Amino acid sequence: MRPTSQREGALRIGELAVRTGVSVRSLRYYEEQGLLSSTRSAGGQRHYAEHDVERVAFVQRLYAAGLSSRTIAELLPCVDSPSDENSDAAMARMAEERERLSAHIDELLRTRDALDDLMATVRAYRDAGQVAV
Amino acid sequence: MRPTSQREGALRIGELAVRTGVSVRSLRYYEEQGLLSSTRSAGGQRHYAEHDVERVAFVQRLYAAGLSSRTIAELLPCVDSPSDENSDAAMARMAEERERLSAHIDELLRTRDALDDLMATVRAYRDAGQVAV
DNA sequence: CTAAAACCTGACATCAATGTGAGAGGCAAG
DNA sequence: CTTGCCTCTCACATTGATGTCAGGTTTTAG
Repeated sequence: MRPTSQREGALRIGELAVRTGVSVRSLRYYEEQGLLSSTRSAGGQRHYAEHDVERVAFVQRLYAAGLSSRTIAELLPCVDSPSDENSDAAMARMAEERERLSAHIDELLRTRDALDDLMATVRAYRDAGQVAV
Repeated sequence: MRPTSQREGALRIGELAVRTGVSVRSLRYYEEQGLLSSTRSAGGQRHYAEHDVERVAFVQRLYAAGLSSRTIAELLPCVDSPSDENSDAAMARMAEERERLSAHIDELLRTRDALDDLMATVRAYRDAGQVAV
């Protein structure tokens, strides 16, 4: 079934939302933030291309990594045209974010270890019976 | 002897804030959320013990790992008294959060890889000269 | 004793992504 | 043309941790 009579591969916002698991509201927000672009129908409705599914997934990934819209917006031009002159600034930014991300990962690993220790302690108490302290 | 002064090792909220790098406002918030307790002076001012420095650090660590106040509040009793009967529920909660945390770490690792790929791509373009695509 | 510094409570502000709802218009099918 | 669904813009609400301010009290230093 092709619900569209549009050009090949053109997606309406609702379809893109379903395909990416991101709300329609958020897709519009991404556009407002310059993270996603669309063409418009004569009537003003947004049309997306197939590859935007991938782009939205990437944006979501960066969001999940704690990057802000602003930061993501700085990196994306680099994804679109890696040879662009903007890439110097974007590279610096990316290196910076990579560092931040690594540090965060390390912190999370330490936290997981702390949780493991805590769970081990609780298990030890429990398995030893509720006797002596 | 100063009969009216604080007990040995008692910290005022400002001191605890400095020692932990957490704002006074946040320390009060932690107390409101049941993550931190204090004794009060006759005049109503909060006093903390040395070990609260450690506790605040732990709470911060969990916050940084994305746990909510509510979740942290469920885990802490377990830290305080590991043999408590609450520990069954807390253990389940902890296991759950550990899983969530692991999944998140994996996601972040994949994101870091994606950033690395992106940076490599940009470098490749750059090092190859600005040849037309 | 006095004044400064720290603290108290309570309330409102902030940020960022997203939810939600109103009112209006686009678009395909019968 | 009409109907029903999808979409449009605008605008306000939400959440959670924290900032900030106001007006008053406590503690400490001099």
